[in-house]
Amino acid sequence: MASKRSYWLMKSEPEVFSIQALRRDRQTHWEGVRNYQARNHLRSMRVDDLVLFYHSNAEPPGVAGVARVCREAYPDDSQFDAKSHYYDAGSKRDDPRWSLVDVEFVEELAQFVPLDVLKEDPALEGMLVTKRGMRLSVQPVERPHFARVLKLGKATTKP
DNA sequence: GCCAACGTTGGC
DNA sequence: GCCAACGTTGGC
Repeated sequence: MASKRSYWLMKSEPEVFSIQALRRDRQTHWEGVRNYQARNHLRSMRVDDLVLFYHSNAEPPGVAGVARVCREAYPDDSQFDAKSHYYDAGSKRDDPRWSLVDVEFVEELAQFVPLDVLKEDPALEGMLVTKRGMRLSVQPVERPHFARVLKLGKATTKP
């Protein structure tokens, strides 16, 4: 049976956590997602799904690398930590509102792919991240789009 | 630093 | 349940 791998894009501000930081740490808890749509995407992720690691609020913004889901969704502890920036007083221990996944480093793209390039590429027409006003921090990516971005980035990863 | 887009909150 | 006010995201 063929694997049913899915593809995603996750945004991170490189000043906060970059692809280089992920390489250094090898893997990370992707905490702090506080948007229901993004959370639902996190909960749909399966081990071995591939992720485009996108640098937002960067100069320029764009896809910097590839990561892989290595642990499926579980409760994000920071929602219960009153001292955390991500604290949510409305979330119950026995029914956690927010989830996270763990992702591991796969590669940094040989060629960073800026948002401008994504927008201008006809092969990427319809890709969510290229749409104006698209703020969702966790997005599904279609396999052909994913493969195209890997190619633009001269990646060694296979989709 | 600006501001468009869009999600959330809360008064009614 | 509507919607104005407000806060955040994130490109520019």
